[in-house]
Amino acid sequence: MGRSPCCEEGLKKGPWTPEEDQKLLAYIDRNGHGSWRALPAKAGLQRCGKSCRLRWTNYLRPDIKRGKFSLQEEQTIIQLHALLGNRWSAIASHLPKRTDNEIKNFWNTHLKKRLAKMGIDPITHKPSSDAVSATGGGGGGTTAAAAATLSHMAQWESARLEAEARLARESKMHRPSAAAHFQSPAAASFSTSTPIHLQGSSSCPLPTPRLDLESPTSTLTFSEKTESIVRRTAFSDGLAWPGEQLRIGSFSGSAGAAMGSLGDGFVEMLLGDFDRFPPATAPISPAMGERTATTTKKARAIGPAY
DNA sequence: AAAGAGCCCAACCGCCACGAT
DNA sequence: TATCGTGGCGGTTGGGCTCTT
Repeated sequence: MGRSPCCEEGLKKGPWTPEEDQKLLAYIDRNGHGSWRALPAKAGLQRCGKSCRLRWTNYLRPDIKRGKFSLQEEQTIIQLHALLGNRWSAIASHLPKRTDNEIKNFWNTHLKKRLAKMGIDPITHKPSSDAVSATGGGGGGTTAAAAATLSHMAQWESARLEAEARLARESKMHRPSAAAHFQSPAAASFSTSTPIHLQGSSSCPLPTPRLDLESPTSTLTFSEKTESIVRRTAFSDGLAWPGEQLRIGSFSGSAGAAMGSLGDGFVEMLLGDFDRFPPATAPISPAMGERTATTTKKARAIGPAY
């Protein structure tokens, strides 16, 4: 019943030699990587395909930035970890040129310890001593509010990832590149301090999101009618919570407004017209453009992180 | 200088999702 | 519908390096 081993017996394991790296690089440079399973033999490597893929994605790929993480990167990782938990690939998709493995290592060896030292639980991102004192006096209220905000953001982000996956699926039928444009303004807010203003079109495709609309890049704000439709759709689709204030319009890129931006951005995405996020009106970090459909694959399977 | 402890990170492992058949 | 092959993900390991005693 057991699984067949992914690698044949007798294949080399352990650290890669410069010669092996060279072979792999040269092969991919010439032929690209079609089937990883078949690649080792063609490239003349005594490795399994999985090992080759790992070596390429985590080390040899030309678009990898190595070296120390910047302060901004550190902050981004912490913020995204608070949102997403240990979803390293999702976190990596927001950090240009960093691999999930690198981020995971950095978190485990540096950030986790640093947060713990600061008295912050690296799992919940709440102060360790504040676990049961949310209603206590002093600064407890502020902390509890921050924790609630974080939890709320996590729910939004999880829902967003789910919708992203769904839309990515649909986009395959209509416009294959659409998923690449599907970006969260909230996530963008982590990497930019520029205010972001969403703009809506009055010709919203409802109730089902459609990706094949050729609507003009309108600068109209949401009309009341549009807003009511959006609210209805969001709630009926289970993507907003009963009683939740659903703000529609604009938001700033500050961290404090991130929750609102998630809501706004998400609802905007429900409408499914990605072309209404031109760079000029919704600045998006370079990393955001690198989100892949596969990133969303796992996200769909994972429920809310909190 | 030597030994042990701790740290770092590349690589491995097992599982899962998805597409093809 | 079931099965298989493949790629991707997160958790974990272990060898080498650095620091401390």
